[in-house]
Amino acid sequence: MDKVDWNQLRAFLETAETGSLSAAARKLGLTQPTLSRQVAAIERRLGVTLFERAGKSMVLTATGLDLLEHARSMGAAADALGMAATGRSQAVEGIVSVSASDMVATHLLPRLVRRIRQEVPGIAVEVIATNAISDLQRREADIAIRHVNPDRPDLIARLIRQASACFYASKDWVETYGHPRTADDAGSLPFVGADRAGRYLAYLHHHGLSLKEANFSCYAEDSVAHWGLVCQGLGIGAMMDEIAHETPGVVRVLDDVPPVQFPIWLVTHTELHTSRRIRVVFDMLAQGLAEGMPGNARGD
Amino acid sequence: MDKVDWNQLRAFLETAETGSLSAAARKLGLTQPTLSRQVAAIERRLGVTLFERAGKSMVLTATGLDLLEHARSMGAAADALGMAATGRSQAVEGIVSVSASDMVATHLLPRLVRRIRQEVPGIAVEVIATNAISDLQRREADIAIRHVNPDRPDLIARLIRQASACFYASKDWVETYGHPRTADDAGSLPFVGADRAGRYLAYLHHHGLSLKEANFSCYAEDSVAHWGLVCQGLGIGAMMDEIAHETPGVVRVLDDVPPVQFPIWLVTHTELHTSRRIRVVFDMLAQGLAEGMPGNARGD
DNA sequence: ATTAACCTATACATTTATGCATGGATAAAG
DNA sequence: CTTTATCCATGCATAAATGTATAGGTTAAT
Repeated sequence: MDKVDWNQLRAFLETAETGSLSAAARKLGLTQPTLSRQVAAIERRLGVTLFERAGKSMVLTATGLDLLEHARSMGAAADALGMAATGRSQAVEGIVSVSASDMVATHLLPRLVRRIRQEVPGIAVEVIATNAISDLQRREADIAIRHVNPDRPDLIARLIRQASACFYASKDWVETYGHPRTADDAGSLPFVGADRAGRYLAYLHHHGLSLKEANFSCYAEDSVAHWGLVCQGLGIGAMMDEIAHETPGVVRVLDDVPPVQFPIWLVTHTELHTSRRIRVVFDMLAQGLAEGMPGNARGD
Repeated sequence: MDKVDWNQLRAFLETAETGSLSAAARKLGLTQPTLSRQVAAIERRLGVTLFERAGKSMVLTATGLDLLEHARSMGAAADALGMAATGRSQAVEGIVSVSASDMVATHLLPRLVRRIRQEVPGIAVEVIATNAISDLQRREADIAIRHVNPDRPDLIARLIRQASACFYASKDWVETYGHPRTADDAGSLPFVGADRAGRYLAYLHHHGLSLKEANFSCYAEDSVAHWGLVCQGLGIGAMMDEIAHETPGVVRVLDDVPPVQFPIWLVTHTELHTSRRIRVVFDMLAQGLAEGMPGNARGD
């Protein structure tokens, strides 16, 4: 009795988790026909029907759901193995992936990545710009830059410094609407929104700004686009101070609203911290982020 | 960052557990060069050294030992998945592997296998003759015939009946040495041994026979060979009664020594018992083993 | 209806991995 | 010391996997 093909099991796992062969193929770096054949093969091999081909997407059968549990267990073990292996790797060459908010990734990281490349040419840094919090347990990134303390025992988190953010608008905007200084001034002025679900609005309320949806002249979930709209004079927007200072044509408004303080954390997995190359990048990022932007006096 | 190949992880696991590429290749149904390349590939991929090529066999490094733990976890999950899949399979065709002592496999099983083939042609029975107790958890067999109660919660064990064994010798032997009837008579007579470690000797002591190593005229670990030596007149040997009755040219000796009673258990995994084809074989084996040998009045 | 955007399954060419044969090296047995 | 039996690594021909291109089907929106 020959054993099952473990790659086919992985194909089943990804297909079940993503819900489609195409998505699984993208995630595994393979093609959809390959996944189609691998899943068909594992079904023939095991003599069970894992998915119901309902035309649209493939839906798990009861048997598939039962087996998925075990496949997930395999996947978790494989992830842990990969993590431990990377941690053991003492080579100072290879890829290190860094996850950060798109704001940080766009404005802060490039300079640091350039410095890393200069000092350690063997290391290639992969920048993952996402506002979603990457799951370091599942190895979606090697290192993450976050603004909340993850506080999990299997993660190493280092507090770099506190950063501050204020409200800004373009010079054009100020010429048109004047220069509001207090929270009360803001009630009837246009802002640039971040999401239409009201999360950003709640965030502004929390900082003393009594706004309504009507205040938003436009929306941009992506913070780079968001900042671009602010620069184009479409409304007031919040921005990290050191980035705003680097941007020509914007001025601080709502000066009486106290700056928002938020921490910068550098996070990695305990396993990965034993890896030479990841430790190198971790330390260089820590140093570089602590410095703040060039031209900015001090960050903390 | 593309993921690691799960088949290569399996190659690493088997190589580490068996201790050599060749043994792993045999177990996986592959060849040694393939395993050699797969292990080399996973080492390159992970950037670590898993084995120290010490010329003879490959010995795990500290890193390898660390990663082996995770690989074992994957293997356990894969086994559980395979088990659950077989249990879910409702097809009455496929392979069912049955593990039994070589004695049972040689003398009792063939007739039953023949009957199964006649009644359910879609099922192929794989007979695994081993005196080692197969690990049903690790799926070394689907069904095992044992003579001890495994008594584990995840195994299903059905007591078929009690069987008995007595001491026998060939007619030639009796003509030469006479017909011993009591345990005391046996003290100076030749026996056929089973192992040179003294286990079989201790077993005989336990049943009242005060023998020494000098009593053994020859040894055979394999019980079929053992029985063959007895039939050739080389000494006294114990044998299951119903098999002895089928063997021409042997007679019971040491008649005053009470027969050894031992149970026949049929064991399978709870997961597998939900499989149609395994249940079919299980039930037919249970029925067939309960009947005893044809020509033998009753077994229990 | 009809279009567009998904998805999956199959045919064919190509890349990739596997098996076979061989050589070298080591350890145990004669 | 020689022999024998294993075991691992590598070259080469073959078999097996994968990718590309394509057809067919379903859903949702125009």
